[in-house]
Amino acid sequence: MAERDYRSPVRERHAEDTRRTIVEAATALFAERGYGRTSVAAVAAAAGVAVNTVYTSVGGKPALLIALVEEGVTDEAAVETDRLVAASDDPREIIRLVAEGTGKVRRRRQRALAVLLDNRDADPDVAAAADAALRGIRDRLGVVAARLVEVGGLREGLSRKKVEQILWFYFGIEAWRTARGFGWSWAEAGGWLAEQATQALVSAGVTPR
Amino acid sequence: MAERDYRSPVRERHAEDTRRTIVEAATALFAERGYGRTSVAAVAAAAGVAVNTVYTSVGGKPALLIALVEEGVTDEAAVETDRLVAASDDPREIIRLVAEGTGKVRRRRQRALAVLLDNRDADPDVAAAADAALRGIRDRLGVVAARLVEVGGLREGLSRKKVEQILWFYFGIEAWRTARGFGWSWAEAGGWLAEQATQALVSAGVTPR
Amino acid sequence: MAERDYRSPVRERHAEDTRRTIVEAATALFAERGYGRTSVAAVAAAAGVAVNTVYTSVGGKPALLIALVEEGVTDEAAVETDRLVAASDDPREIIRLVAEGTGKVRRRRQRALAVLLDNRDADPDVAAAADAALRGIRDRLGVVAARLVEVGGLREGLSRKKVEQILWFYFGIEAWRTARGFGWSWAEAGGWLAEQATQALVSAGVTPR
Amino acid sequence: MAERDYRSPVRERHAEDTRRTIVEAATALFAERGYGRTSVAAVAAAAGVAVNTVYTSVGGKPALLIALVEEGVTDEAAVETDRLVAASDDPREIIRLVAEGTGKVRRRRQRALAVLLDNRDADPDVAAAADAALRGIRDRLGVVAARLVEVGGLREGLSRKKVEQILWFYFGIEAWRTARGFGWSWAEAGGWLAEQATQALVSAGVTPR
DNA sequence: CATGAATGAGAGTTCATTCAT
DNA sequence: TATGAATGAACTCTCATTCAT
Repeated sequence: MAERDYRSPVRERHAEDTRRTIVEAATALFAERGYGRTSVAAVAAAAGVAVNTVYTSVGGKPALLIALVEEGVTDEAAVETDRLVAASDDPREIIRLVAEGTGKVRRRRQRALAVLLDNRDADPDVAAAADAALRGIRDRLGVVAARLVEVGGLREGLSRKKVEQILWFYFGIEAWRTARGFGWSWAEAGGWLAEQATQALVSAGVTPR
Repeated sequence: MAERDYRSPVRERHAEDTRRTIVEAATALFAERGYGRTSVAAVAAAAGVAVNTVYTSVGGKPALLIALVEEGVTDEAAVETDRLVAASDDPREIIRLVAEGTGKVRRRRQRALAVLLDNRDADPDVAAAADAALRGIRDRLGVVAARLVEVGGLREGLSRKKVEQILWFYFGIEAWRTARGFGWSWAEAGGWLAEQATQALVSAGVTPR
Repeated sequence: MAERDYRSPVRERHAEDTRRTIVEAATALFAERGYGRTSVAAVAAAAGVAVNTVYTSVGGKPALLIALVEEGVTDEAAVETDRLVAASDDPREIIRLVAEGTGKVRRRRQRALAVLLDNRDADPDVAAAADAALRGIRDRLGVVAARLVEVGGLREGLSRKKVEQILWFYFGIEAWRTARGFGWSWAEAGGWLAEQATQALVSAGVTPR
Repeated sequence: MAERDYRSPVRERHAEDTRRTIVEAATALFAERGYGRTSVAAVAAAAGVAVNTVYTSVGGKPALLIALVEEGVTDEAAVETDRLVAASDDPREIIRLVAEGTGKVRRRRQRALAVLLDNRDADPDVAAAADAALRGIRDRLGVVAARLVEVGGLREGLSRKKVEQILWFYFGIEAWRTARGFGWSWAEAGGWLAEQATQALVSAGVTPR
């Protein structure tokens, strides 16, 4: 498990490195065995540090889970997507951008997010962090939904709220997870999801291909 | 000591009640707090029995989780749906039947299934039970997929396997859970899912209503 | 729910023995090493039981400290003293009775009381128990003080409250502990304390010996 | 390496301040929460220094407790009292002087002493320090006792040792603590204690006021 | 069948303390 | 001198589980 050089790998590094190493080890173990069955001792061993270094440099067990989602909270891809969405007025294009953007983010953060969400009832603090993470994503999709309603060309009877729900259905955590679970590549999954979302949202006659 | 050959039906009935009470209490607690944070003592307390009665009448903690999904394994609604699907040769109709059938089953078993799946990495036995449950559902959808391919009228390039995946995407555990999470009624959710699945699977020109 | 009325007297007896053994072991260790430096493991070892039997049969560490003072809470000697005090109208006699009575009680409970008081700030629960124990003693002395004021013959200017304070000064926990600490026997200590208290409280001319 | 023979007075002054700040913080916390429940981290925080500064400038946890009683070991009031006692040959006067002298010392050191004594079994080093502190006081009272026997006028049958014990009973740590605990002022407490000690020690007929 | 008592294993966490700067 | 980082060692307590009744 702990791949250690015979030199103590950590002592020579900075505290920040230690912290990152620990959080990464925790992420891997949580994903592999689940939060409940991963002991702090196991995390420490995998990171090559003493058990209590986990406490001094990150915090308790819930802190590990929360730390793991807090890094990279400001995601460049997401910001870029927001910008492009705001600039476009073609619903199909917007949906494609969302597929691409959420895909990029998921590609890097899916594992951490999945771990966080799967263990939300392990601890109240974790639940709060998970809710915050979810709300962040939902809020972004809410903005996109508003934009879609604004640019028009949607099917009849779609309120902003329903548009947001449909976006969440196709580009939320579970949708990507399910699609990826089929063995589809990120590109395949993104393409298919965009196609489905387009059919669900966009009026048939508009901007035909 | 004389071995008594008859069984007391009263006692058995009582025992069966005890068992059911315990499993129900466990289901509720697992759903509420999660498997890991639910102690056997809590289950016993909620069921109003001694801790050990949980062991003698159901088994250990994994057994509780497994028991909770094993009751109602032969689901009449599912069997009925299978029969109707086999009898129909209209893809739209078949998809509608699937929506209806899976909806009925989920309506009664969603909570237990969710608990089982959400805690699959809490214990190897649980993982096995969860996989079995999932495979059961997937297999059923696989049969439907085969039937859909058989009756024809699908979009171009859809293999049996891909049809099965799409059915799973729209009628699997997560799809229903997400849709229901929006606050949609069972009927609303089923209707929307069927509509989306139809668009995803069925060739546009075929058997227009 | 199912409250069944059969109990196994044998088991209960055994359990009670276990509990008593544990509390006695705890008392000895707390007196010897102090509360903070006595681990639950040490108590269990001294009592010859598993560590967790301490938890199941008594409770946590604070519970040990509290249990140790709760047994023998109704003290026959104290009750008897109360009766005799109420029956006497000679202040010197009353003080002698108090010396005798508190001495008897201390003889049996001094160690437990000392442990409790010495560790009052180890835990809030302990503090509460200690306060309760102290208040019990103070209240008894308060009743005696009222009786003394009632029968008269005290020095000038002694309010009921001050009488109670003086009684506490001479017959409280610390007075006995200090006197015993000199190596005096219980009888010697009691005699001396009674003499001093008499001089402090009783008017010189009254009921000369 | 050259050993430098001079010391930087500025640095020393600063270091001494740091040390004093830490010891004062420790005294306050020990008095408030008790030794066992006060962590070195808490002391450091209260003193506004890093945890390790406690170690480098005072020492470990027991060292804190001992340091707290070592400052002010040579007490001017005590020395003065010793001088006056040696100069007087009236037992009543001597007792009054002792009351006054011990009162003065307690007024400044009661808290530190109480902390030390209350935590004597927290650590062997602490026990040693406490014993040393106690013995210092006892020894002083022993000298007074010898002087009282010397000047005469005591009750019959009082050995030097018993006189010392009685002085300790009335002017020891616990006596003052108990009296002060009644809410009495230092003057009230001292007056009452002196009166009691006089009655306990001095022959009735001698030097009537 | 159901139970109360007792247990073994292990978890998270805190603490006093040292190392290197 | 003062410090942040890191550690080893306990400790309390919870949990799932078995034994004897």
